[in-house]
Amino acid sequence: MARAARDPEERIRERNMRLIIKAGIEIFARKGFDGTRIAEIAEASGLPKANVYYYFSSKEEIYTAIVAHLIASWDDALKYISPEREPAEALRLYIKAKLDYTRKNIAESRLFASEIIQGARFLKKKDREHMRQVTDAHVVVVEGWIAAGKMLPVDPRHLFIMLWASTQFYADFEPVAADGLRKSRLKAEDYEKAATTITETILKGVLPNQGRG
Amino acid sequence: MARAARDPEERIRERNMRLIIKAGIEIFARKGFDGTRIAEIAEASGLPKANVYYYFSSKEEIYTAIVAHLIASWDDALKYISPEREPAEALRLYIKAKLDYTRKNIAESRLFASEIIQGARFLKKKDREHMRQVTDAHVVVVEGWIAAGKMLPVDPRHLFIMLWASTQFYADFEPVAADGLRKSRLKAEDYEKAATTITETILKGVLPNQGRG
DNA sequence: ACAAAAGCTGACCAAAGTGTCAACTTTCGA
DNA sequence: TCGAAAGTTGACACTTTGGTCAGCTTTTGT
Repeated sequence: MARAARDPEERIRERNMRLIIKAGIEIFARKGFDGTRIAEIAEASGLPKANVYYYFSSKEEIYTAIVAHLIASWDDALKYISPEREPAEALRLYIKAKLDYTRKNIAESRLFASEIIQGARFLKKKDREHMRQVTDAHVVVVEGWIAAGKMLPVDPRHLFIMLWASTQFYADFEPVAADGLRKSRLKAEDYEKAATTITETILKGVLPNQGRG
Repeated sequence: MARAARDPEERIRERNMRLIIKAGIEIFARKGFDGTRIAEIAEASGLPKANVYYYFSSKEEIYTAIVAHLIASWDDALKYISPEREPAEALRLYIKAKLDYTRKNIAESRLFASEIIQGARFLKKKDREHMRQVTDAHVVVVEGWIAAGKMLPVDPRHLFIMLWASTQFYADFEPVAADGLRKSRLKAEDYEKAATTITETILKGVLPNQGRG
């Protein structure tokens, strides 16, 4: 029984690979590369183990596919640091976007964190260079703002680390963040309060005219 | 040949347990609980595997011993937030102490990060409650400063998350931090520059009279 | 000096892990 | 409709892993 099947998203291959990747993200995020067993991914994706091996020839292949896909998906979220904008606006949007992305992609965030903590063994040179270049571009913009007197002379690279670290923390270390906020779990409102606290503190910290309270 | 052996630090048991713990910290930090193999710990500590089992009856026992020891070792490093101090001084010292501790105990930091990302499965209720109480005490101090007009009305809990996240990042995610700073590895001077950037930015962000540049 | 306590370890096991394969079923283009 | 291509899978082979154990050596108190 031939069926309509030209939409690439619904071809069997696409669907199953998506199932495997999705399950893989969750489990790699929690267990790390070495701690993850293929049988667990198979179970979580509802496929027999041998079927997983039909699509991916090894554990490493699943993992690197996920990591590569992850890096690519970040560029969208983080294009708010551009010279045309005013620093206040740009930073506000950046922090908001980063926290939003992080909250909606917790497993991906943790998988990346896990990969880094484990020594970035599978993060390809290409990916690292890409990340470095994106950072460099942002640094140039901030340096421009500083030269134009729109920002205090803060080290842009350390500033970006502060932003990255502060936003990432809520997802990667949720149990600690929740304990610190005396909540059992973090909700959207906690992320919003985080956004305003980070934004206000950083803006007062880097803008020449420290604004309202 | 009986030998003098009353110094507890040098009894065989103490020495070997220390070797095992030390090796365990490094390897658990890199591989996580599930990813770590006892044989690897044995090799790294220079002991046969069976000898490791002579001192610890299971992998979990090694791991929980390390985690518990870790939590305890933090209290020293972080006692700078006290009401007698001025906020500027207290925060400056806190950031410095945290970065120092983190730099000198990278593996421990990563082990803790790894444990949290993996769901805090072995972090005992007691330990979490202890951490919460330390945070609460700090929060009270900050609230006091705010009430006294010595600090702007910032949410203390989110502020502490910013501080914790920013300082922790340099050790836990060193490869990313180094890439961001365009260094191949982080050195003491990078940690110092981090301390000044974080301190200056945060202080301008939370003090009523924003001080010098 | 000597026996008891402490420490040591090669060899071993059962369970769990990764990856393979041959035979089967389903899908699909013409 | 039908043969080739794609997809499926139970069973299997091989390796690694956590953990045990019996018998050995070293340390230690007296």
